[in-house]
Amino acid sequence: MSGSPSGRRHTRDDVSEVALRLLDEYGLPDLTMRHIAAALEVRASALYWHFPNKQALLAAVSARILRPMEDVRVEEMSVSETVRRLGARLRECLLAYRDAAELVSSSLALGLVDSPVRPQLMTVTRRDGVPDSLSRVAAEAVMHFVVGYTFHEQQRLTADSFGLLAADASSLNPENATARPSDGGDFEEALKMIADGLQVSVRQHTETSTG
Amino acid sequence: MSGSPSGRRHTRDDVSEVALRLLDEYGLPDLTMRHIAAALEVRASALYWHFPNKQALLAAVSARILRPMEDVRVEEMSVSETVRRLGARLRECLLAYRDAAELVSSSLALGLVDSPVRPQLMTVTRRDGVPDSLSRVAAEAVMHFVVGYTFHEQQRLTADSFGLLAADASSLNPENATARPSDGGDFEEALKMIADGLQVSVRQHTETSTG
DNA sequence: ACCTGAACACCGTTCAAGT
DNA sequence: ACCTGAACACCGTTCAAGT
Repeated sequence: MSGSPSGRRHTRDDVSEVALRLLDEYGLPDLTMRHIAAALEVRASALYWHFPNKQALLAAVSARILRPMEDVRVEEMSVSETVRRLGARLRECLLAYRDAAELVSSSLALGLVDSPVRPQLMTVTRRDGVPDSLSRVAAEAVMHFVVGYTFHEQQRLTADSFGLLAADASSLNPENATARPSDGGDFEEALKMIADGLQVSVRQHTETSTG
Repeated sequence: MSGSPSGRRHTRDDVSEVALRLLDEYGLPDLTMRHIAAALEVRASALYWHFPNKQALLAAVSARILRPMEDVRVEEMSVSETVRRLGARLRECLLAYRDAAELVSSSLALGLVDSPVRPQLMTVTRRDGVPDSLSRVAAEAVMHFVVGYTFHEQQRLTADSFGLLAADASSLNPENATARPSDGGDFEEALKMIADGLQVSVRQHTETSTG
């Protein structure tokens, strides 16, 4: 089936690409070194030539998931719009692959991947004269909120797909139909709150420096 | 040493209490069913009489970690103060035990523990006539930000305690001393942003309803 | 009601040795 | 440079059986 004879060698990029495919297909609990190796037609121990340990491999997968963040063109945006667009794009990146939010959450916490929000937000805030300290804080708030929110959301999605609450939850309490739309409206409302909060901080900062 | 003869039986509460002690002492990776059982002088299989699986046991430990949230008395606070106090208290709860933020993060995402922010925030927002939809969104923003931020923070703390970057990081780049104070000032600034954002949303809401 | 014993089907990681 | 083979020291979970 595959184009190359069985004796092929692999690169770090091959490994993380195949790992991402497996993540999406079988989920994080089944993303084991042995399974990744098997998909590459190799033994698990071979992976340790490319990566020092599993966490490093998973960090490479996380970086792959976050790659589309770089395509967001923020040059013409206001600060508030940038916050909302980067947050929305981050959520899209995480929803694009099964269990991606959980994986990225841990890579970020371990400090093995860079902030997917900070650099682009900073170009805009610097352009507008917003102090770096404020934009760094806002970038953290956006990142942690989006990753946590989407982690929870993604968990509910796969729980629903296993039919774990389809029947009784909606019959016992009809409110649930409206109580858990989770169509992204709440998400965008929260992003707007953080963006508005940043604006307030900026105003307060310029007031104290001027007056 | 212990007061009772060796034939003692256990309850769910005993189990989660001992598990929390082990978490704090040895960390999440070593919090295995076998280690918990050993600390209770019992076999791992015995734990499955008390809990259906490990995630359920960990959820009980998470609930224990979050218990001090109930002691926050919000009755006399403004909405903004409530957001900041609940956020700060949540961070304290998570920093009180090793790896607690990581553990609680996953229990929350799996939906196995209730929001540690929502109920108390809602009593205050309802008192002030803030619509439930806004306060629910704010509660989510606060919760996800605090858990994510503290997860990252706690990971750095234990990394530092293992001396993983003490030497070269500060010598190569002296800015790092100021770049990572992480003394909580950034944290409180971010909480204030979310609180301010909520205030803005409330004002916008009442304007549209009135005018 | 609460636990043991033993097994099942796995893990991540190391390392000498191969090509 | 890249991988195999084999081992080490573990996992979570199930279930018949004990008391």
